[in-house]
Amino acid sequence: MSWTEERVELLKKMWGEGQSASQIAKELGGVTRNAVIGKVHRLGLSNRSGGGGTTAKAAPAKDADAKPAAPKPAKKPAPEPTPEPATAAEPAAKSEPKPEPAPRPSNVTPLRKAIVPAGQPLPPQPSANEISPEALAKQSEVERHAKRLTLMELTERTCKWPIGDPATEDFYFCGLPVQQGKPYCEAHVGVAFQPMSSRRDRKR
DNA sequence: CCCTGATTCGC
DNA sequence: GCGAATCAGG
Repeated sequence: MSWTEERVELLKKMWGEGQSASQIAKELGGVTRNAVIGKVHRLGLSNRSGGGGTTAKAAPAKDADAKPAAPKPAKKPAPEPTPEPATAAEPAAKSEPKPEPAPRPSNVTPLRKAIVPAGQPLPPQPSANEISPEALAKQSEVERHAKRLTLMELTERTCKWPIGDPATEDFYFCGLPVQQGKPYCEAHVGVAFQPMSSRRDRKR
């Protein structure tokens, strides 16, 4: 793969949005995150203003050879004053052709404290409804030693199964290692992906 | 362990 | 210019 204008543009866009190099690499395809980072540097668009990013220590200092300092004027118009969209989550999918069809169980909205009017209509806890007794058992058992991750701590290999009441402090995500490809751990995959047949009217 | 970006350097 | 290997940190 080569850096066509289109790809470079997508790279710029995503990098600007604060996407990580690995995410960008995955989106682009055909390149590794190293390639992305390398390109980013070559393009001169390194430091993103704020950042969620981690690590940004520029201090090689390992090789004793002193480089006569780079005479880099580096004119950075210093764009984006504060482009951060307050909204916590959201990969900012504007016109994404592929908006991640990850079949969520239901609620995935841990915004603030109470998004639910403290009334009754609590979002149906996916774990609740009638499901295979075995799966349920396994689920509750697993949930006891869940890693209890927050929204921000989720990655592609942490189970994204919501546990608890989103309107409460007692809300978190499973966080256990996901099953290859799936968004949930084994136990939760079991209750998340069920044949419509067995799911169809089961009690109720 | 997972992840992040930064740098180096042979190609 | 490119990016794997490596480094450094969370």
